[in-house]
Amino acid sequence: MYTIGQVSEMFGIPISTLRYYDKEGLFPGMQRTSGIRRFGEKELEALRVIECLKKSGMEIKDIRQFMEWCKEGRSTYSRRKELFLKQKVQVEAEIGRLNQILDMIKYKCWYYDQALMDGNEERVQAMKEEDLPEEICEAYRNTHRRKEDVPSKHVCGQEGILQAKGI
Amino acid sequence: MYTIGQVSEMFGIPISTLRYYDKEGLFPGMQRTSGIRRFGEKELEALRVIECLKKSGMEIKDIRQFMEWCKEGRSTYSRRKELFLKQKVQVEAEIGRLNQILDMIKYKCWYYDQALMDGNEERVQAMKEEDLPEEICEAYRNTHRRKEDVPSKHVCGQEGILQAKGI
DNA sequence: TCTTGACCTAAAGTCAGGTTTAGGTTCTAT
DNA sequence: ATAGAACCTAAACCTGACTTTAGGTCAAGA
Repeated sequence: MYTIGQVSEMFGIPISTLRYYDKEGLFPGMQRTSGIRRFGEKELEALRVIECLKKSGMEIKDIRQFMEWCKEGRSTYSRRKELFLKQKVQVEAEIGRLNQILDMIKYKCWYYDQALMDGNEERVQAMKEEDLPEEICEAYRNTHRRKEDVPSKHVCGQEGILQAKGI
Repeated sequence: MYTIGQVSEMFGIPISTLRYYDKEGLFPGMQRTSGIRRFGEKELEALRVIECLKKSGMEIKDIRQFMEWCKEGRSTYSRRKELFLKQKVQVEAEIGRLNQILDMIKYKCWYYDQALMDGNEERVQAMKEEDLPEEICEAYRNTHRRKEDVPSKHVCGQEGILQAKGI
């Protein structure tokens, strides 16, 4: 059994946050001795799960729901599993989005490399999409096409598609 | 040139948010005709960058700084590139963290699969770390070890390391 | 001309997720 | 037994990122 201060140390979470979680019902049934919270293995695992679900994008009130299911016992196993499956999809989608973000960042890094080499943005701005290096072109396409756009027609005949000056 | 309503449609961003971004200085030098905002290619690209930097974890005030650098011209190319390089590191780290989250989720899915099969958590709770299936064991280790823990000693002699009941 | 829809501003409101404050209690070592 | 560290609560406060509200302007079609 640990005190709130020990748990705060172990997890690197402020004491105030642990008390806040408790107040929000994230440790249902936590024991106390003369008013002082006692964190056992159950609460430590709950905390790991809280951190996991929080980072997976879940809100506190939904985490509380989960903790309540845990208290209810066997009858909620499948609901709990469904919840984790749902979060799995969410996190995988988020990773996908972050990889797109990475594409934009790679394009921008390349863009400023070019601008630094040239001393200005003129050449790189005037480049057509098909003249971009393979990898950069792919990253560019991934981040500069609206959903409704058709693969190439819309940009084909243009003189320079990187028209936005100075960004 | 587009109106705020058209841009809102194109990007799926509420009008109020676009006005808020403008008020926060995220479109420095945007044109207006008799008070009405005119979004050009520059602003559209700015908006793509805003979405990118926001999702990469950057705050509005830092995005404004970037936009100001853009206005300053050539002298800030290297600062702008450094910024994207920094965000690249951040996003890669975030993807790493999400993959750990995914490990925890995989472990929990497996855990509830077992509980559902057995009708209770007893067997799965009593399992030692080394008895977990390869893949699950790896996921478990990734999410249940504090930084200061030594690889195995601390858990070796224990009777059941999955002691937390009902989570 | 008049109405209607799309635009404008400033200021207040909202929300999640904490953090801080003020005042009090409990544990531990001397 | 007493000081100081670590704990407790309730309630107010904070932050970032919007959103809503209230009141007004502008442009195009009937």
